[in-house]
Amino acid sequence: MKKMEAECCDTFCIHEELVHKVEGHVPDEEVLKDLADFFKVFADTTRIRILCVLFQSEMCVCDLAEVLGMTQSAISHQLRMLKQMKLVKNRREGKTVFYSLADGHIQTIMNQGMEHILE
Amino acid sequence: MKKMEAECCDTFCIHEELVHKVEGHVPDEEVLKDLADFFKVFADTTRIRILCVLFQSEMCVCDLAEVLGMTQSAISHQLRMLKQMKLVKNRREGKTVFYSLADGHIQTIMNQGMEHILE
DNA sequence: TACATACATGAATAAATATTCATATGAAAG
DNA sequence: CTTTCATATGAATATTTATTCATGTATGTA
Repeated sequence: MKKMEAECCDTFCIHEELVHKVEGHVPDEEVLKDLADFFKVFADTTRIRILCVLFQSEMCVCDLAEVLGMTQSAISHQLRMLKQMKLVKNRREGKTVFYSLADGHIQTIMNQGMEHILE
Repeated sequence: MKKMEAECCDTFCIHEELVHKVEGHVPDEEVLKDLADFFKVFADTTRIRILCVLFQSEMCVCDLAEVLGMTQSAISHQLRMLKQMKLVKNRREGKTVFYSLADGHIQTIMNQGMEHILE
């Protein structure tokens, strides 16, 4: 069932005991996908900027577009993704839709990213 | 100097006080780029798998290729990126190059991602 | 009801990224 | 010094993803 390709080193240089040691310690494909998708959210400056703004205040789509100097459509597409990933929620007030953060430890994760890039 | 496009809502729906409130709270472009690049590392299942393996043990390129069922080249390219981002380091032992984690709080960040995706 | 407004969305385009393939490098062995 | 092996890397290709453009939907208002 597992893909067994690795015909890279024909006369194997494999360190058996190391390889054995790590087997079963890699999460299964579905979890890996979910993890990667989660971190993808933070892998784009537009989404990071949206989150930074929402740290300060809830805000409607048009305000975000104004603040970030981007089109309403671009912002809306990204907000959809952020919502699917459960990082933001929204409430409607008449014609306006206000977005806000859905999860407390978003800021924690961003802060740790900050720590790392500042050595 | 700032891009001022946002002609999205012609008769502005802008909430002045909210927009004013968040101004100056978005990190500047360079920091945003670095942050996004940092999280990009975790945004790919191959790199996550490499990191998961290295949590368990240092390992050479060929071992990693074997364990993950991928070509040596693909692994090597990803290791280069991981090294550029200072997430792994390596040491040479004869013909073999062993890779290992370079930073303690990598696991912390991964764990928080895990927490999130498990609701 | 008809219209305007704020937002959402599908499809097309543009840009970024992962993997492959061919080849290069660097260390050890003969 | 030549060969072999483990790894590195440039360029091409394949795939993913962000933004734009055109249009659709929902809500409030004349």
